[in-house]
Amino acid sequence: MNIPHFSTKQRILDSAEALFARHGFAGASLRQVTASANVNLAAVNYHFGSKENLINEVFRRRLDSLNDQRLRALDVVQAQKEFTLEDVLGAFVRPALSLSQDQHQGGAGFVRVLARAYAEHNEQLRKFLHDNYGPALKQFAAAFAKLLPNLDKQELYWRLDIISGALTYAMADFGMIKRRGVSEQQHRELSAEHLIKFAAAGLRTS
Amino acid sequence: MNIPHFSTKQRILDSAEALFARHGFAGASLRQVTASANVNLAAVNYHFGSKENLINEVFRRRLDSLNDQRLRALDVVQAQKEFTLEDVLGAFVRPALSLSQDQHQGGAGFVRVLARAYAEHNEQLRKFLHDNYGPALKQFAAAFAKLLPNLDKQELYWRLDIISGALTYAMADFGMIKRRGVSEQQHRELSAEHLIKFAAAGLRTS
DNA sequence: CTATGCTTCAAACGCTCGTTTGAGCGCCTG
DNA sequence: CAGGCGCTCAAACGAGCGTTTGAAGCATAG
Repeated sequence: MNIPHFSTKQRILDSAEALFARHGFAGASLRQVTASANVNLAAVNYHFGSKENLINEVFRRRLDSLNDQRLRALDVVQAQKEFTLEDVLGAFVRPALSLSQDQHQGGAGFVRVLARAYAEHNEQLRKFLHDNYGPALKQFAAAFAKLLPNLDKQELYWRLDIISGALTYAMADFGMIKRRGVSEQQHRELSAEHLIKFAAAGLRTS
Repeated sequence: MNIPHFSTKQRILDSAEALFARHGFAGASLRQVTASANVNLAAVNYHFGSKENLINEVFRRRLDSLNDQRLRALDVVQAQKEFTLEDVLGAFVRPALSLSQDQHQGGAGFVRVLARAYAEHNEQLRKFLHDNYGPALKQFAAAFAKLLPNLDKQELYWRLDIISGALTYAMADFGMIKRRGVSEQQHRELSAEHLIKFAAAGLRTS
């Protein structure tokens, strides 16, 4: 299963991501991680210094590119002479969902790690996420504000907050309702569609 | 801080709830719990048998009454000769949010534990939650279906799923956006208002 | 007063955790 | 070929984990 030509560092990151998603940061041990990655236990502390640093690197690897993609998508939208709420929402939602269905590069597990990060109250981790995720959110808030000039700014933040939460949960597929006859891929595509429609309606409500 | 006239069992449950909320189920140790509750370490295994059983009891204590309140509120709504989407949503949302602002009985911490339960992938815990939480959700789904006869059932489940995620998220106040000049209480009240409005708009979208 | 049964206690059990160590490996450079 | 360097390895460290134990406390019932 593990292709040996990938570097030790990368194999550790991949295994850590998958195990953090399944068992949480406290619940997944370095022994599990290194066993799954087929590397020596000491390799984690050699390459990352500590478990906490490993956790941060798991986030940095994905969040950097997610933020880039989101902001690039937002730029494309804003370059049009006219654009809708759905366009901006799409720029926010689709990169995240495409990451989540990127089986080849293993991004699928990361969205679950992300959802877990929301639940974990670890202040240090929350600061890390705020630093990486907050600035992008601010740009989106500005774009939404332009499209909804009559919406109070506090109110807008409220609604964006709710959307972020809904998106995170939908991405991680934490729903308790069983779905039949729908593939994982179709599931993701429908997710984007429904989330955008739902969020747009909620944002437009006066 | 700890009032000694409460029973050992109750003090353990209270402390466990608070610490599980802050540090997670794996992250909070029984030594932390018993120290915070001012009871002997062995008391947990004496009264609850195991840590896992303690976790289950933390949930049962709150979920039973939450389900009762939700279903009673739904009955009240359905007893009216006419009722709206907002009424049904209110029956679902308000008991949860009122639990979350019930400072006196300590329910405030439980909503964070609940959000954590979504994030934890523990199958045994998820089964427990499904058994306690699922049946109530089904009754609500039926009520929604009656109000939205043209909405495909699969589509309805999709949207309810999104709402549950958003609600959980909002309740636990996991948002990264700082709010100024708003008290915790006002925060909660606005939460219900916004969630209901938002969800109703999303559900009505065709 | 003694005996019974529930509760609490300090101490220890075996185990797993994150981290550290120092020897040893392979590979490039001089 | 010798030396240095990046990396991997098995082994051990102390600490903390959940759980178990058996004695001690302490009410109530006989």
